[in-house]
Amino acid sequence: MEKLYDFKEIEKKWQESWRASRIYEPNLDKPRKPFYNLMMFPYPSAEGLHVGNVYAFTGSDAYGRYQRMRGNDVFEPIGLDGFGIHSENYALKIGAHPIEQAERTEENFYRQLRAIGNGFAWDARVETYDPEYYRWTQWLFLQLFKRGLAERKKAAVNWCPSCKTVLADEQAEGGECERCGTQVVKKELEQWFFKITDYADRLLDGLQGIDWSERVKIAQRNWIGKSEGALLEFPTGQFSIKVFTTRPDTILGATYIVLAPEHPLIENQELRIKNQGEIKNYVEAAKRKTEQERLVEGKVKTGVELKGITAINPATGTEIPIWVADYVLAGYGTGAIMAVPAHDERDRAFAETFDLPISDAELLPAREVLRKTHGLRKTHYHLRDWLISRQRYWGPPIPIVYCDACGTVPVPEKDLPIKLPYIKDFRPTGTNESPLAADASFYKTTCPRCGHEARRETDVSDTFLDSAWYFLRYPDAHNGAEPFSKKRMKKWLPVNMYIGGAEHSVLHLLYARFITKVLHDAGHLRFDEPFTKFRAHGLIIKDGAKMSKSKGNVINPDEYVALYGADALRLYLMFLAPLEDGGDFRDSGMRGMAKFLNRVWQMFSRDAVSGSETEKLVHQAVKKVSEDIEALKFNTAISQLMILLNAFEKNGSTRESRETFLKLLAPFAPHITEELWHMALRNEASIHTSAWPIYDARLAAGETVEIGVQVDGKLRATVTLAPNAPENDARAAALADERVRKYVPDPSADGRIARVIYVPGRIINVITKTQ
RNA sequence: GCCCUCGUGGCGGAAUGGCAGACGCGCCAGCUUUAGGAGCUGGUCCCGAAAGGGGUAGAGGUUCAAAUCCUCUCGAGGGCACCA
Repeated sequence: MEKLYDFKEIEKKWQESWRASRIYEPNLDKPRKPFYNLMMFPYPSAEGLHVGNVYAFTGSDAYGRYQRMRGNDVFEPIGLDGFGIHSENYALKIGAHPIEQAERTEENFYRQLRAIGNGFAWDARVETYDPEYYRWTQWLFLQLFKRGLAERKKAAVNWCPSCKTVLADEQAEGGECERCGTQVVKKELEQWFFKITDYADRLLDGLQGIDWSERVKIAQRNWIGKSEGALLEFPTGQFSIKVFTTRPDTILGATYIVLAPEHPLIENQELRIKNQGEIKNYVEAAKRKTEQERLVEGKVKTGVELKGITAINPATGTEIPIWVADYVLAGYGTGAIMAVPAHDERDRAFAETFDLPISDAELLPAREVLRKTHGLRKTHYHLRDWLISRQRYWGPPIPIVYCDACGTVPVPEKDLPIKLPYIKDFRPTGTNESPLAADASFYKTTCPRCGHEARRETDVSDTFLDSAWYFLRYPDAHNGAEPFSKKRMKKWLPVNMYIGGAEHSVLHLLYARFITKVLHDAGHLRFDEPFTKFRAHGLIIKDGAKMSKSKGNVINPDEYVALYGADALRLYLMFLAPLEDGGDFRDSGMRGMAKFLNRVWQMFSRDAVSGSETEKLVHQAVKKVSEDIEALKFNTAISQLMILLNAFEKNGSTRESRETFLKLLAPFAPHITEELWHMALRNEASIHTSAWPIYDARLAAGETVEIGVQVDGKLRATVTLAPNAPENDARAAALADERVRKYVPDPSADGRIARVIYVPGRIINVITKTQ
């Protein structure tokens, strides 16, 4: 055997061998024990992967490799989410056309993904920009349309002035564009929406039955934002104003009404509002403000009273004034509130600013209020409908045709895909229209219904629609077969383990759950939660800061693969911390891992011994590594392997223990373990399809264990005992120790020892009476 | 403002009621004809010569026993946010 571990040669050799022997391609039709191990596919918004991607993929792969060795048919597909604004923005930045850009990056991303040695099922890969993929994204739109879940409506929507497109609520994080961080502005536009709000309750309830990171569940619950309350009517002369409140019981303290600036009643000419000019000025000023400006102004309340009209508090019969103020939002509830300054901080601040009465009235039971005022119980959600139109080029055209005679007509399914044409000037226009609106050969068409001249929808759909169903595509992706085949869906879905970034808590993960539920209701799927188990991996940071191109601290994995090998990089990343924690990348640690792997290599050039000094340790390692991988605590699994290697170097190792060691290391370092498995241990089949070792609990526990001896809670000595030694033996051993004797000189003396607490295998604590 | 995490050596972290600091990085000393960012051995929480004592952001509490559970304070990170 070679003296030095030549990772370059070995890693290349095995990557090619695995591909040729197809050991990572499960039989999709007849799996014995299917296990769908999914990771979020990368979105190319740069030339290639950064080390954070490699971190997530390696973690997922180590878990998948473990499951495979446990006898599961592991399906670990990969693809690229290269359709959409993220890739298009990158193309714009470097002055390339998205189509050429996609071709070039595809090659590089796949090269890098191969280089890290993951057990990917390459045959099943998908790219979201492939017409054979997005024909089904368009098909999905049609299914929602058919079920009344896709509708075109006018609404105040988020517009990113830099990306020149509208955005969904989820993508305008804190008033900033999710892609570029620019302040979004509100625009009143007619757009396509998916009615995700129809599913609010089911999206909430479904969280109870799935095994997800708790913080992701909480983020989804907060985002859906269910509030239960009541709809109450406050009559004015001619009309009545509906308000939503979660505190109907405070109605006696409602001393005025506030309308949002966008409230339709304000523009109603039949109301005799005396100060119309003043109101108009206020409303227009409020509408001009961005979300950010409204936020920054924060607690300073502004508003104007509607002079000449009043409302009646239906519980007290009192006449109360009506105000318009921008602290009330048009998009929530009814866009109108009953203000209760005695119970609500914001109402109090407003009342104090404008000297309005603050009535500290009694509470009435909600039931009584509803009866008395004829109010209705009502539930409101923070969740808004999913705005899916994008005024961009690089995405699936929305499959709709507008006909003067027939109106809005869906494209027949047989005509899909509506291919995205190559157009030279793909740049966003900023005119509320996609660049496709300038391409007559694209938008001019005939009506599928009446055959007359018609016009295509020129907006494309949100990139998050592409990724909302890709995991459903993988099992049927081979050779462009139709998706959602009953047979394969039943075998492989829902996904057994999904690992991905926490930043998708309310984006991708919410959309994917929604789309799954819709497909379930349409009879295409038997399940309605897509991911049985989800874990969010942590972030890899550099020098305490998130990696970003602007900071110039993005780590390209290529140089580390070249310098130390994929196995060393994998081990280093997995050793940093538990997968869910992430870690700070430092290259000094990489050398340590290369050293560790070299020591593993060297061990096999020494002769195996026949004794088994390390038997207990081997069994302990099997137990610990198995449990730690299940819990995604790869760092402690690897440390256990280091402990074992240290012991092997000190005491020698048997052939059997070396075999076990390699198997335990295989999920983390697939190449070197495969090489040694074949070359040193002379095995024929792959280590990655070998059986995961089992441990003997009795041997792992060992014949003796060292436990601490405390006197009055202070550690004074240690004694070696059988793990299950009876208390009398433990007590005798402890009291025989001379260091213990120092504190308990004559244990037989009457009453010197008040109590002994003994926890077998853990501790013995001698409590003296003087305590 | 509300909700959720989390504070342990020089660093990443381990221990989640039972011997604090596993494992690794870094550092220190030594070995090896070693001028390389190589390899090997030993050491490495603080005070102390030792015996011993102290120590997990801070203060209190529960317990035979607390990094771990409870209360408050301080600090960091994340989610939501004029959401009625």
